Amino acid sequence: MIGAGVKRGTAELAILSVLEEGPLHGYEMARRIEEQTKGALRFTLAALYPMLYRMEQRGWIRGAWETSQSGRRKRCYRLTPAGKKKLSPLRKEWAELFGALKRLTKVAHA
Amino acid sequence: MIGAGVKRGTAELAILSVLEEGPLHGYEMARRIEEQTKGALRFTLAALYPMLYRMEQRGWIRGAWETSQSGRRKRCYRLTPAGKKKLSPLRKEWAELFGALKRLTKVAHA
DNA sequence: CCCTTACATGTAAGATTCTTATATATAAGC
DNA sequence: GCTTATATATAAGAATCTTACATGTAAGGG
Repeated sequence: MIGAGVKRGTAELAILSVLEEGPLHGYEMARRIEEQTKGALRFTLAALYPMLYRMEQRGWIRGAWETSQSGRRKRCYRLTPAGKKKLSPLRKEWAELFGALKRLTKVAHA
Repeated sequence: MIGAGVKRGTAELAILSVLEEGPLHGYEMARRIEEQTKGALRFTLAALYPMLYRMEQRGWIRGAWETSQSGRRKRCYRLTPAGKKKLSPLRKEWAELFGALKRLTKVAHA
């Protein structure tokens, strides 16, 4: 798994990205991120929940309590228009970082 | 320029990478990193100096005071064997992060 | 000679984001 | 009844960034 120092700052992009495909609750987000990156990128729930709270404060996502027929409560998040608008420049910034590090060091592009 | 949240954690890799080419002092490292990434990656010296200190504590780099003929003192850092050994897995970790984010989102590979 | 810019290093206060540990509670399967 | 999976949350602490402050030398122009 990718270490803490390296993956620092990726949670925001990861969350916005999985939410782009549709509304999700925190626990499921963590599962999808791990699954879609084949286990390379993994967030503990203790890191994820405060992050979701902060992103909601910033207006990028909006959470709503839902109770499934089984009786379990979930906080279902969806992208806000501001969140959608944020995703594109954020992706661009990450792409620029990749390019910069490639020029600086010899990081392979997978 | 790439924002603080995104570039977080890159200083370590950047420093080890520029030092791989030869010994350097802090001020010059900052200049080279900015130059080699065409201004995309930029570190303030206030971020760089404490980082150099921490990396020296960890045994990855070793600094030595030098006084140039002009009379200016510089702290010249060079990679230690441990620092050289650290570089390879660190690069691999960053490459894995790139791969993971590419799968997760639609970050272009520059 | 003075002033500004470039060189060169550092410290301090504060924000953000991660870690591990702890806590609670329901549902499903054995 | 017990364990595992689902689901959310908080707390203490570490690491890395930010801006602002602080110091001093060297070189070049006016």
